[in-house]
Amino acid sequence: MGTEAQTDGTEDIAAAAGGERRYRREDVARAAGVKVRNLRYYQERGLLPPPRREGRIAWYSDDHLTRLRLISDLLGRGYTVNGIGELLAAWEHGGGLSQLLGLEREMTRDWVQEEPVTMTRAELRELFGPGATAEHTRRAAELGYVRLDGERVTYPSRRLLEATVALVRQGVPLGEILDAGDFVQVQAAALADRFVGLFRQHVIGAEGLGPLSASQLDHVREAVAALRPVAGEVVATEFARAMGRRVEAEVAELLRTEQ
DNA sequence: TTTCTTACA
DNA sequence: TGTAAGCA
Repeated sequence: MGTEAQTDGTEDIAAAAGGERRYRREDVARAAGVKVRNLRYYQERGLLPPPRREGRIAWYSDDHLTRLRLISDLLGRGYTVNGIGELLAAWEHGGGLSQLLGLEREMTRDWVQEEPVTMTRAELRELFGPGATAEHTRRAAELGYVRLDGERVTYPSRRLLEATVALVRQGVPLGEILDAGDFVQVQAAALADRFVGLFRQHVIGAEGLGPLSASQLDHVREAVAALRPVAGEVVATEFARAMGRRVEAEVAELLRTEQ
């Protein structure tokens, strides 16, 4: 009972002095809505950096708290502990602000610094064969996959061009490839919305959207930069997994019907 | 005694 | 993920 009258463990004095808030093991866990036991588990799995030690007590910071919240949120969304570990590693990798900005430039750059390929419409027809029509070209331009300039056609991305040609040679109709591209663009926009929503909720959320101080603004800017590689990693990972599952199912189906 | 870890179920 | 027992 006497223990009840003691401190709640957070160091408000330190916080008021501009220092970082410190939490005891039990306090971070409660604040983040996870069990103390799992706190340790996340640490073991490398999801959570170790706390600062002071004798036998472990001190956790606000960074630990935010990360814990992220972990438990992601877990709630069905991500595995391993998956989250990879995401966090990716996040960490984008760590320093300069590196983040580097990554940001990388991701913002159209088609990731690829050499454009220019050809005439005639060459284009030859490349894609009889399946390619002017309508296809028009749609591709609409989707931003090519730029049209009179008789000349420019692909900003050689890789994308080669991938498309390969698909066409495999027998996939050009029109459907363009449909897929369209679909991907729409889905990508939805994904981006989703991530920005997450971000707004968890990074900006608590403080609301009042006027931000310079340091808060820095925090937000940094978090936005950090979001990019993480979001990219999530999407890439999930896409790879989904493709793996689909292909596996497809192969299984083929094997089954051939028996 | 409390706080945390180890180890096992 | 719970928990009993050991440790500092």
